[in-house]
Amino acid sequence: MFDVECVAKNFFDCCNLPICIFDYDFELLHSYGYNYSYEDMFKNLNLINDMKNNLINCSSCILNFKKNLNFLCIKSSKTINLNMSFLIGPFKTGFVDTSSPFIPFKSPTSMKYIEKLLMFIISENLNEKYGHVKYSLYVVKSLDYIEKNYSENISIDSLCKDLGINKSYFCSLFKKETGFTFVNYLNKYRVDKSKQLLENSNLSLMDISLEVGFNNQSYYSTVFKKFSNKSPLEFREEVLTNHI
DNA sequence: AGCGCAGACACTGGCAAGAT
DNA sequence: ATCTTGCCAGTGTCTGCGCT
Repeated sequence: MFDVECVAKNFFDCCNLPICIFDYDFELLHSYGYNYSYEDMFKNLNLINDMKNNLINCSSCILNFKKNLNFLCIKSSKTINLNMSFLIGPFKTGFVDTSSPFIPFKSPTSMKYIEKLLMFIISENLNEKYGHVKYSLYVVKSLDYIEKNYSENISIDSLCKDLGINKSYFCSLFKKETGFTFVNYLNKYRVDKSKQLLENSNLSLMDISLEVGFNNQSYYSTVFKKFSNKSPLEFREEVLTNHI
């Protein structure tokens, strides 16, 4: 067991915001900086709507407490007209990523509340980032995943595992909403990134292809030509010519 | 309507060889 | 040394159906 009050005080000292810690059954374990309980308030769905209306002031992150023992931290400066943050946990997580926390809660009810809250925050934040088009949560999360990991090996299998949905369903959903297949979108993203490197660096095509996530330069050239109607080298030469 | 699954097939991506 | 092209095994996508 660990000292909940000690955790609350440490976080309070760090961010100077009042803190509520809830357990996995959504019971208030401790409040620091408050004189009364937020237990009932947090269970009220209106809180989600409050967060929705003040989303721009809301952020979330995973705070590591001990090895594999984490809290979900939701900070807001306007929610219910107070500066405050929530700590929900503890829970175990395999990797530090707010978009895919693995939360082995015992209570299905608390699980749903947290998922709903998390999904809403992530979805709304990312939809804002990707324009006014309203993509589904899965597509939004995959777009964010591409943006963060385009330079790494990305497989649909592992992405779908993280998202918790069927691979076939994800592919059709992605195509329906974006007009691109997942791999096409990813490749186009990588090609666009590589154009910046072709323009602004002297890196070889091999280095650039590895830099943007292609595993080999030959396939990079093929994909580049598909989207640009010219080889990477032709693109670079054209840019250099235009700059003279 | 939203989601999951199986199977067919189109496409990707690694590799090797050739071209510059 | 660097880049392009062709081949083909493995992977991704699509379709159709069923379940909730």
